[in-house]
Amino acid sequence: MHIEFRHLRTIKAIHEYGGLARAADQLNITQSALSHQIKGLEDQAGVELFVRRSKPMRLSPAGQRLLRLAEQVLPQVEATLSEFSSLRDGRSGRMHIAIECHACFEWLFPVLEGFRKSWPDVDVDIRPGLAFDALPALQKEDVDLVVSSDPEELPGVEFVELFDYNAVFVASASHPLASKPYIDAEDFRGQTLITYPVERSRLDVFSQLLIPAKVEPAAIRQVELTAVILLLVASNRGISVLPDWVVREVKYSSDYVTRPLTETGITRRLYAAIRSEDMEKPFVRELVDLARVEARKLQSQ
Amino acid sequence: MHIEFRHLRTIKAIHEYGGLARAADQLNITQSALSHQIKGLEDQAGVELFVRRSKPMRLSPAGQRLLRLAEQVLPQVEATLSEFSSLRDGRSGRMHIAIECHACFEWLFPVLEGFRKSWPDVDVDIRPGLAFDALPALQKEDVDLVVSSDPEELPGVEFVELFDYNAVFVASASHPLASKPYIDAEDFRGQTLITYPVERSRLDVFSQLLIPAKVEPAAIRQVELTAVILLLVASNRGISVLPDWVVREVKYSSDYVTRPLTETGITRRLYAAIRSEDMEKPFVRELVDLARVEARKLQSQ
DNA sequence: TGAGTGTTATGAAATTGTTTCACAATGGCG
DNA sequence: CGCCATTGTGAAACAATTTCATAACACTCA
Repeated sequence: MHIEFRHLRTIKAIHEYGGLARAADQLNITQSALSHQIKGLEDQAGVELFVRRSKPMRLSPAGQRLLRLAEQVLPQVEATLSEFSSLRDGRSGRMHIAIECHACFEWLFPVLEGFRKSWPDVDVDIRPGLAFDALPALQKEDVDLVVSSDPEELPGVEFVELFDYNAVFVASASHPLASKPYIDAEDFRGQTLITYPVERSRLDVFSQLLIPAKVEPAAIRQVELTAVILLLVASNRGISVLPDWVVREVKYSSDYVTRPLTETGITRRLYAAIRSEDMEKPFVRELVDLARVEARKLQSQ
Repeated sequence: MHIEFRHLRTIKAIHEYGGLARAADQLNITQSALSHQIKGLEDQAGVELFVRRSKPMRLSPAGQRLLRLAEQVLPQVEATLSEFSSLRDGRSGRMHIAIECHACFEWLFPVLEGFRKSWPDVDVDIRPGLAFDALPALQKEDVDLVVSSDPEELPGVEFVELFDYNAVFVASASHPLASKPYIDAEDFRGQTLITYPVERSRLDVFSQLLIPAKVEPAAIRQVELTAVILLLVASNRGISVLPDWVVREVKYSSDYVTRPLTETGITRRLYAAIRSEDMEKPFVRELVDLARVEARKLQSQ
């Protein structure tokens, strides 16, 4: 036999209610059961837990030590169990997010700030570095939400529409292309294109414009941070294509020009990929709602 | 079913050894048993503890919470168990001491100081206030040792001889009785006697001298602290009778005189009353030995 | 894609552990 | 001493855990 929580509860009750008989009542068990239980425990621990010289039996020093253990440990168990119950009823949970699109930090951060206020018990995190294998990670429950603009048919995964955005051309105000009303694929020839450091197929400029038109820019420079991209563009070290919610920030600055790509513009749609089972969780729905609101805010600035 | 330590050990092993099968080996149990165990636990907790999408199954968020509990709680249990084993093999234990004789603090404190060094895991305490019912308290295991000078025949209790001492008369050097070579009962007539605040039968002066001689002092003043008794005696507010180990301290001071009681002196013996079952415990024997050594030291000063 | 391997799940039977029942033993108290 | 309240004990009943045998599943590699 091993020491078990049952024993701790018993010790505690015997101490609390002063005696086996009363403790037995409290625990909805017979006095005999407790007697056997304690005997077993004393055999296994090899120490006397109770002083039996006096009649309502009392804790021995060893018994008091065990009581101390009980009083340390039982509340910890209670705490865990109550976290489970808040997990069950959807008040707490995990919301680890993978973002495929590099610029999504811009709107995601404010969304998460708001989210944390409404759902303080949900463990929120952004997991960068998963950009590549995000959807498998979603299926394996390594993450709980993937922000993506390429929906796929996957079993157990649903793509919820978040919002539409435009891929927008950005250049320095003094750039030759600044005079054109809109930008075509051919305009990229001979230019230095600044992009996020991800593979071409994940970049809107390439997948939507340059690859179909078979145009190759003169050079590509990969930069991690949006702010740095804009800096380089302003100082005429290259041109770039960014989502409109990023571009709004610089639209009214006289340093930059922004132009639509092609005469009609290139519009894309962003999705939240979520495991079907998570779809009904209230905090998941709220995160999606918050994202939409935030996007609208950014785009109407 | 309830959550039990077994489950915590299981969770921990599965996490540690990466998978049910390996954990089962470690715990000397079949993989099937663990599978059943976890199922039961998940049913009862109402949450999924593991992610089964991938093959060696991994902890879900709830499972990680449970693992955290396991890692908090299991070491606490270990600690308790190891205290039990040191209790079993006699390295630790409890040594709560009741002293009937009020002046015994004087030699007991240094004894306990030494004792703590040799037996750091023994819980030592002096319980004053039990002076009256000390022996019943010993039988009920409320205390573990009683210092007493009145041995009785009690079942399960043994009286171990500690050392002999003399009850010694103390007065101010300027006191009229200071001129006598020894003090008799009759000398107390008309005097103010300063004693500890306990009943007469527990005071050597009364039980050994004044009661048999049917002598009543003019007044009795009860004082708690030995140092205060000596102070009062020095300033001629009364006379007192104290054990020799206390008196040695003032013997060579010109403020006091000390004299034997009666021509032959009154010698008494101090005992340690101990429950028979505790007699063989090594730290009990050592405490008795230390007490004897300390007494010898005090008396040969 | 399918065979092979390693892993987890499941149901029934066996085993082990716990509780109950009935009553014995013991201590406390008048 | 005798009564009442309390704890202890052994056998039987009951409940749980574990095992066994085998199915189902997921990953790997050809």
